[in-house]
Amino acid sequence: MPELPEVETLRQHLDGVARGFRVQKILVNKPRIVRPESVTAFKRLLGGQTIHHIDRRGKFLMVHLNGGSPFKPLIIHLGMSGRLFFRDRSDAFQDIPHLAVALEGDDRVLCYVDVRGFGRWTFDVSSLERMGPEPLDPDTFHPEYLQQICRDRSVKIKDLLMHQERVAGLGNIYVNEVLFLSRLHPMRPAGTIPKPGLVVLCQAIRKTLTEAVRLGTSSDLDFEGTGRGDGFFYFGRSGQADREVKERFRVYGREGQPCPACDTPILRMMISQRGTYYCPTCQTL
DNA sequence: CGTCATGTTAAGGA
DNA sequence: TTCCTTAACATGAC
Repeated sequence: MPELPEVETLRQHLDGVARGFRVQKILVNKPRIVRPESVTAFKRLLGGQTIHHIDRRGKFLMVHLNGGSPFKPLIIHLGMSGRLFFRDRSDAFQDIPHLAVALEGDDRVLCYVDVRGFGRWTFDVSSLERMGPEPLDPDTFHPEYLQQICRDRSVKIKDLLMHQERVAGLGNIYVNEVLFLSRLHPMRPAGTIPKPGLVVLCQAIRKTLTEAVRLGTSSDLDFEGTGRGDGFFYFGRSGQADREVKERFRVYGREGQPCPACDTPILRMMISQRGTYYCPTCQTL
């Protein structure tokens, strides 16, 4: 589910309902999620703490705590399939399929469901420390920064933009959208893009992410992935909700459909084992 | 049976 | 050392 817009939408939602939530009891059904910490060590760090507020960095949620021994925030990454939502404590939350972690409070339970188990709950900040700038922060993310990270690099521009140490928060869906708006071929070596192209790229990144956050925060969302909401958090392959979501994308998931700009059929190729969608007329090498 | 899926990262080569 | 590429992780849908 999660690229920067989805995580930011979830953050805004959770921040409004999670403040003051005190962790009374912790259930860890999938120990892999709290790696490399042991389950007992993880519980010792989190037990009894109260959620103060929730921040975001790239695709990571940072759950700031107080009242406990470590003042380090709990860092949550949703991986490919993580979902986070509250349930009433009287509900049978323990029967939820693929429930990986549950934090029981006084009357609510914060449930973390993760089918594939790529997500992570940790107090280790090492992956945050190397993270690139926030693309929506104009002070640190601007055409000159893009110029700096692209210079002398032969890596494909798509791979560079998805690398979290270069830009925080872009993933495989929005990077396709960004490159389409920028008229850049996904395989274009980063170092061959002239300055005007990087100015356009910077604008495209800001526009794509800002638009997606605005859509997310103004919609009735399905945080649990039950299909009852408008499906913004539920990118499956079929179903009404998924089609509604995919209609918002200009090229992602649109192989064979006409380019919104020139009607040429959208192509799909694999780059670094990820599906890549582009218009061969608008995005040339 | 095979392919694909919103992500990260360890390992290896140049 | 830096840069770049690839495979692996785990589960479900089609």
